[in-house]
Amino acid sequence: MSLPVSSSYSDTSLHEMAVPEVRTLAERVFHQLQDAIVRGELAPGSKITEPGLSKTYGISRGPLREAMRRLEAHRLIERVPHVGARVVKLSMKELLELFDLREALESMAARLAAEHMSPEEVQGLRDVLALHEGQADLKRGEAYYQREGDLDFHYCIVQGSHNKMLMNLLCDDLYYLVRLYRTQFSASGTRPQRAFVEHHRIVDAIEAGDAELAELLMRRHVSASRANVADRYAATLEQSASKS
Amino acid sequence: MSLPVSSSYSDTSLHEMAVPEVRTLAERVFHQLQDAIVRGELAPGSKITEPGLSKTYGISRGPLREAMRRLEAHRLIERVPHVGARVVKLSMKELLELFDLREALESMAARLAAEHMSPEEVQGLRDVLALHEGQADLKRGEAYYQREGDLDFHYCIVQGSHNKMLMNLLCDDLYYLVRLYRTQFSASGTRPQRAFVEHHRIVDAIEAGDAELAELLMRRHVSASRANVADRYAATLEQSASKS
DNA sequence: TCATAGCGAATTGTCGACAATTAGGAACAT
DNA sequence: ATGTTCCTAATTGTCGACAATTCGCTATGA
Repeated sequence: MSLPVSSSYSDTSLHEMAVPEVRTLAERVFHQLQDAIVRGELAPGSKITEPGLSKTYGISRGPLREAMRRLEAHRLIERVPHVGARVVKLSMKELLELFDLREALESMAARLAAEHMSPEEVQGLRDVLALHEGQADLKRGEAYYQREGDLDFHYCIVQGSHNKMLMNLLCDDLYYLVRLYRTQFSASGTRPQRAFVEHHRIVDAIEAGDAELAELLMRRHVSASRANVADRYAATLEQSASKS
Repeated sequence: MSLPVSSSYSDTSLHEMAVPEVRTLAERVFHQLQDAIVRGELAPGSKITEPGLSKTYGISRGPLREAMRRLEAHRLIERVPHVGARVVKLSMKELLELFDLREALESMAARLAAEHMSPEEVQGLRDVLALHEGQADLKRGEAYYQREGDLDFHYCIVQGSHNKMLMNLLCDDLYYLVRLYRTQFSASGTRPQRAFVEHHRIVDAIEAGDAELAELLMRRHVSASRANVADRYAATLEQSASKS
């Protein structure tokens, strides 16, 4: 049962923007594996072997190992010398730590965005917001789209910070980890609606060039998102406890 | 002229703590290259070729390429497919961006450290401070040691945050980049003395469990360090301008 | 029955060789 | 003299084979 080797980059979301031109096998497999992990096709914690992947992707182990090294550096897989590799599996503690990082970095991004974004970029941001609200109206309750849309929004703001280092850190490293767990503990209840409101407030602050306010609102926004995840996790624990 | 292959990890600073057990060639070469780059033996911007390194380190290109992939992921080298790799060379803009990242992340680390550090850890922090003050007394003016000591201090605080994600980010990724440029624009004038005072104030806040103050002081501390670098750079520009 | 030692299959680590691509220079035409 | 084209050498990308290590199973013994 070999996975299709042909490039299948037709993600349902639009934030697979500018698929980096893939000029080498190792690079292509890297992106394929990254996608497979983020989509959950390779379950967190599952072991992956080199001969196995080598066969499924139809390449030799050389480029594959390089792709895996890159995945390891991006913390999507974990390796133990002479033993093997498995897809990373974040504990709830680590997932919440990840949100803390986002809070620090994205609030900074919002501040910088308020200082540096051009009117055209702000307009683009509003377009993204409108687009995802439309989607949310159509598919109310489908948290999946909401989360992808949420990430699109955050993605745009980070880009708007015009800080290359920050963009690398958040977009290339952390966001893939976030996407890994977006389905498991995604927003629910009244959270999506609130998130939309918060998004608009943030854009307002950015458009007004109010860096301090943008920073504060983004910090709250991420913090609230974190709290939502924590709550849902606590609810899960409670449920499993009452069952036993 | 081949570099010594035997493990030469006798850094003058003590923050090469717990040299990770190297069980594979690729891993060893990765650390060797990382050290060579950070120490400046491989100059920023210089091109590095696979056959060249393969010869100097006495290994085949397989493990070498994996080591280079890891260096690329850690942003210590930059690669262009089918062309080659060169040691990263940060522009001043990027270096200042790096300081902005540190400001956001390390102020967060200080806050968490104030909340989570044990009395023993705080004592260890004070020991590090005392040690480097003694060194600074002996070698007054030698900014090199001061900077390494400064990083030791920051390293300890990040560890004290007990946030694994944050530790990975700062210690495994960003600090190597910081060390790359520690000599070029290191602190000077009255800055080292001020830095010492700031360090003590930060530890005081951490010991008192005053998270808010620790965060604020660390933010100022990194910000002042950034300003110092910017000033020195501006001075450099001015000097070269007056010459011509 | 349980613990242990050892064996074997599978996986990872390393290597050298070959193919593909690029950079630079030489030759030629204008 | 200048620009273009082609060719060669060097470097990077890929592959298959071999060596080293690990893990699970089996047989043996108490």
